[in-house]
Amino acid sequence: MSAGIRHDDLRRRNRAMVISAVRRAGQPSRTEIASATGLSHSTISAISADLIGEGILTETKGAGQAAARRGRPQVALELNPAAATVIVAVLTLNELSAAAIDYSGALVSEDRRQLTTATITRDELTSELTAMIRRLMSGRPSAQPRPLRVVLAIQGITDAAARVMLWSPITPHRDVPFADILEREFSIPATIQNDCNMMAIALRWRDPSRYLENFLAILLSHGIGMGLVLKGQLFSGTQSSGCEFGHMIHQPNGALCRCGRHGCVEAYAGDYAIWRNAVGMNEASLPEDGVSAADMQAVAVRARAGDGPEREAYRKAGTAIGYGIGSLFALIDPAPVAFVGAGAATFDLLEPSIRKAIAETAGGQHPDPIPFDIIPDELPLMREGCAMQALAFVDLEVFAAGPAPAEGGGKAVA
Amino acid sequence: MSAGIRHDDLRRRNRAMVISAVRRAGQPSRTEIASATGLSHSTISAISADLIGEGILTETKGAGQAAARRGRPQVALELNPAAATVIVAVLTLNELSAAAIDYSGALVSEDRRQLTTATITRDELTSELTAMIRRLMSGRPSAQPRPLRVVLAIQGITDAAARVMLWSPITPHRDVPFADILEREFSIPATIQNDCNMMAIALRWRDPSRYLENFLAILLSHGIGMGLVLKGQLFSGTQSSGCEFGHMIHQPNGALCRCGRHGCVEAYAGDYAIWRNAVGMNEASLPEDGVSAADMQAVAVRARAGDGPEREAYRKAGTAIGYGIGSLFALIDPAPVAFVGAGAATFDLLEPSIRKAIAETAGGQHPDPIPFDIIPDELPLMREGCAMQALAFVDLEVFAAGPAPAEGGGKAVA
DNA sequence: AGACTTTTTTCGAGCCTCGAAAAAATAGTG
DNA sequence: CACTATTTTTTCGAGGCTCGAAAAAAGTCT
Repeated sequence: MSAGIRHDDLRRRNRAMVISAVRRAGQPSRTEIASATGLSHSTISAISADLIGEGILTETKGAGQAAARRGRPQVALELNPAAATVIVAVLTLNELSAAAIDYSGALVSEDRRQLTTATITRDELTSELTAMIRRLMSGRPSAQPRPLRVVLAIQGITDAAARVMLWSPITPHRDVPFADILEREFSIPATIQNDCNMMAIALRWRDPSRYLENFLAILLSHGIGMGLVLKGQLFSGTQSSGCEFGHMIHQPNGALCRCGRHGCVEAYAGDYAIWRNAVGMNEASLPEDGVSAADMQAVAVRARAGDGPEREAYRKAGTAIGYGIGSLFALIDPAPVAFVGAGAATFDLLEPSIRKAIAETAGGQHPDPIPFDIIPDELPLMREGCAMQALAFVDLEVFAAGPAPAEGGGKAVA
Repeated sequence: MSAGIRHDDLRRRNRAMVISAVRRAGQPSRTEIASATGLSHSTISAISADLIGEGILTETKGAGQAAARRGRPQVALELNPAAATVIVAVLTLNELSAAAIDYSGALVSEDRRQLTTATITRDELTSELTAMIRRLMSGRPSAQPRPLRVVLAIQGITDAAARVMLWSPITPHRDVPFADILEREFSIPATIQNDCNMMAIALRWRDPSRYLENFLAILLSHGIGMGLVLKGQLFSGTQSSGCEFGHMIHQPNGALCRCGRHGCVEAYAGDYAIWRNAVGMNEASLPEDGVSAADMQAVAVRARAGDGPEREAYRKAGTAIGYGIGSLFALIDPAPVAFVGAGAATFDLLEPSIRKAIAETAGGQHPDPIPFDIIPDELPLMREGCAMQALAFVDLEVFAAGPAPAEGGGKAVA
């Protein structure tokens, strides 16, 4: 299947191991890196000397913790924030935001802006995006190096190569080659990612103790999205960004979904579906103008007040989500779930029926209850995920390869 | 995540590459191996000389095809059949079968036997299995080397480590540690695998042009099973053998399934479910004694004869399968499907409703129709899959590591 | 028979990792 | 305060591996 290992790959891979060990551990000593990677001390010493010489790592001068142990004290290494910059952007319903992130993952600057995503033209959309990124890049302090990667997260489906937005619920435009557009504009490698996938990546960085090998991030909002990590790997479709959890079939020939089909999970659990059931609207038709956040809050208030169609609407939503999760768990085995987004704020109304439905499925046959987390604010999570995705690219594809052999300029090899 | 690459891993990995290139290509020349692996000619020359010296590869003397091209003729290499033997066994409803396979994948000898799996005791089951394997091993020609691996396929769920049968529909016994039992008995590494997973592996070897990167193998029989290959990798659950496709929820609170839950795909598409609907039995109860093959054939005959409850039963089964596949395709994108097993013989009755249901799901939104294949005879497929699984272990874990450095005995290093 | 072509092997160079030993840096100790 | 014990980091030579170039091998073509 894959290719053999050339001799020159060896150093590249081991450099990547060291960089990623430092990114994960924060401020490890060489000894810690050696035991984390399984490589010998001499190898770590050689590689880290190279990386320091290239300006990718630095020795921490702060001497953060006085270990006060006997013997020569460990010298902590850390990522050099000035080694690179990456640009991240997130496009969600009616809002575009972008940020510059340094190599250590810290925010350098950011910008956000309202737009009417449903009606904006294709050209306006791309020019708003490129203009915002251009402002970030031109406004950066001179000390900050030129960005090495752009990652854009969108609500919707991308192709498997992460270059084209195939479809999105927030705009009528299809097949927009954002990666090509950004690369042409800024001459930096760019990818476009599904928003829920970026949430999943961010969760793993935020709390590896819970979100490590296998977990789900479910976005409850206008639509229902999912990011899935299996065996430590972000799971994506074979031809697209995949994981259209919201469009698994909950009820054959059931309620009309925004996607035009019937009985999808989203047709019961999306904002519009909950509202539709709460006001007693026919399940065969869609609310004309979408549903505002205020409308949804009003529905939630009435649902919490007591029994009635509003509470029943949330119950139906939870049942759809729960059966969907249960069917998924029949395939992949149970895993922790993070519920993210505005809809997660009403999780108290959903949880009983979600748990009840899961218990009725194959995935509910395991002894321990599935751990749930609630994260109502999705934007920071998406941005963090994009940043980690972009930085991982720089780590693996740019810095692991070693310094360019040719003429000087940027970082010299000391 | 993973460990760094030690220097000694390098040769091991590249040996593995060469072995697997030969296994895939059959009789490649060194030049072909070089281009398939991306390694240099000199490296291939050195590695293949080692492998020939160890008796793992041989130069093909037969000179099969007189290429009649100009220049020095290529020398074909092939796997040495006498390099190793593996044992495979398949346990299905009321039948146990086993075979010895040589290193090239050819059958050496086989055995099969009827048992009443529903009522056999745990001890009888394991002693039948070990006795059959013992007969295969003792009866082998003296030229044939001692087996290096045992792989057992069962209908049911195994743990993720492939060591324990957690649950099976064909026997009441649970948590049977078959791998430990076999390893203790024969002192050979053993694993236990889900039957449908082995079918999927076999399909990739049989027809890589269709079944390469992403595909499904669905077993239609008493129950409904699935093997899934994604991105060239066999997909398994995180804690178990996973992929309990038959127990995805088709109809919330629907028909009673053999598993005790309601509305599973299997509760509409398993043999017993089709029979139950065909004879107008209540969906809330189960046929007491299972359903015989003769009964099922009678149902199929009546269904083919014309409209009526029998045809409707198959229609319902197809709808359940189709929606299940469609929901799965919402997650992973469409892929070719092979329908295997006795139930596939009635595929003509199922296909229209399967296609109709898929078309109503997110997975049906792709332009090209999903390719289907029909393979009614599942046993040879399972056996082939086990053999490839066992041989892959020998390739990667035994032969790629190189000759044991210590005292002689088996293969000398020429 | 000799030229030509293609495959395979040989050989030295260049890297890389490893283990052992040395060097460095600091806490205990009398 | 000097000295020892301890731990981390670097240095250095050895051993392996792959690679490219050149040579050798084994045929076909003219």
